[in-house]
Amino acid sequence: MGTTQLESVPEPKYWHLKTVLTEALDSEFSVGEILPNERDLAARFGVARATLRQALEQLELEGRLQRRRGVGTTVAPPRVGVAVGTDPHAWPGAPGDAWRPVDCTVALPPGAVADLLETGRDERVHTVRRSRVTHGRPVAADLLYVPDASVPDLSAIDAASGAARARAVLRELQRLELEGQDQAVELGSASAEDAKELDRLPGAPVLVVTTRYYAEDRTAAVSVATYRADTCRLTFGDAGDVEIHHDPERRAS
Amino acid sequence: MGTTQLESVPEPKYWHLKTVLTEALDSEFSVGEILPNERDLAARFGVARATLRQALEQLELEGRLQRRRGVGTTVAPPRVGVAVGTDPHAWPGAPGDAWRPVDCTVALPPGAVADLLETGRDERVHTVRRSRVTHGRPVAADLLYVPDASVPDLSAIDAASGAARARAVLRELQRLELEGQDQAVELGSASAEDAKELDRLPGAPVLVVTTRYYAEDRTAAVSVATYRADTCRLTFGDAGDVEIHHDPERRAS
DNA sequence: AAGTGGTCTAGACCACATC
DNA sequence: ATGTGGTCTAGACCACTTA
Repeated sequence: MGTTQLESVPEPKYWHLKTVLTEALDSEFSVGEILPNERDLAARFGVARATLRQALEQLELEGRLQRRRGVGTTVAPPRVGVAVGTDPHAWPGAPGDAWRPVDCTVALPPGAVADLLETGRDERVHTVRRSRVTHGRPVAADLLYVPDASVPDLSAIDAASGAARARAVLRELQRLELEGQDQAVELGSASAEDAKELDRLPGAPVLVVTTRYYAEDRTAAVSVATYRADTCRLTFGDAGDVEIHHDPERRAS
Repeated sequence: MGTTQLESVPEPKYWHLKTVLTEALDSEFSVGEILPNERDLAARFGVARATLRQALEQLELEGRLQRRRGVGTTVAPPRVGVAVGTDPHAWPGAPGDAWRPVDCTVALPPGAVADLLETGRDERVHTVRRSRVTHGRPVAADLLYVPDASVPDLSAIDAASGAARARAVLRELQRLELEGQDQAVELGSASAEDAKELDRLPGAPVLVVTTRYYAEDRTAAVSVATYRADTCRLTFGDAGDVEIHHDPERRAS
């Protein structure tokens, strides 16, 4: 027979498709270039559109593609390095931090946050919404939870509203002496609210960074920041802006 | 008319399904319990199986469910906190680290790694495979890339093979004075090789932690560790084992 | 209005684990 | 042999952007 190799472990079509597309992206496309639409691509590869989409979804997850409804699929730029754990001795809102306060409300935090703060599950806390922009693009949305016990002077806060109120909470928080912080990173999916802020669809993959701020021997504040997983590489330490390239010239010897 | 509210922004079915299932998981199911199979669930909710699966996929991504082919879908335990950035002054393989050396080969590293090491793209390096296990479950697979320039005594390495050779490379590496390290976290998908190690299917979402080790004023080694994104919460700082709970008792007042 | 990606359906078959 | 989740198909319609 003419078959040279029996496919003992048949690779799924979408997996093979992904490999082929990855190689094509490395060699034949440049950043920002638009791909043919899904129907054409599927036809070209001789697969159903759903199968093609399975491959595209993975490539988008890996940050190689960007898809926008009504527009098309483009080759994504390399992920941007976003510094996350730079200074363990600075409060949020300290001079030079990357966040822009948006507004502030008093609301019931998620149960998991209430547990970290050791407030009761029915205790409302100051909730500061912040937004982070890099290279002109929104990369993260953040909610900072601050219990009453962590803001010495309430009157300065209640006098303001909107972004001014958010800044007031941060200012009051900075009066405490920060004793330390720790962080955790996990995978999540964007809530409808975060999605809007990040210019993505709800459910889009995000990296959730939870930071606990310690002061006065307790957890004085908790921040939950959601970063776009498709476009961000979170950096810890001092290598913030090192670029990681996809092999533009893979020529194995 | 009897309609109380015009659905001005019709929520996708799978999104609503996910919400319903999340609430059910919080209130009616306990960890390890098996759900009805996908065909039954789809019928019960009156949707196509593909739509039901879209909801299940998201819940698995969020670490709420675990699905195994041939077995079924079970309620996942809370993610385990895995310490990642504990000691910035310790080499890999130092006493007490969480990794088990598996084997070691000499191979051409990925182009991105070669760039970090500042070796040529056609230069082969020692490649140590390691594996990390927590609570009896594999949580991460790792490749440590070490150029010849970072191992003073090659003869001690070439004499061994397998895990012994891996340990020899780590031992030689520890003779250098570590000047610092930095890390980056990003989302990826498991290669076929990693998938096997992690007991997942290829393409499964993983958190990729890239660590650069500095010594002698250069990058002396690079580690690329892939953690199961569904089961792991990466912790930085000293809050390793704090548990995060899903609200088991959400009773809003 | 036309073209894009996003959602959804109702099937089919396959790979795998278990009995 | 049976039952599970994983892959795949060939359609349909919807939401959104752009012209």
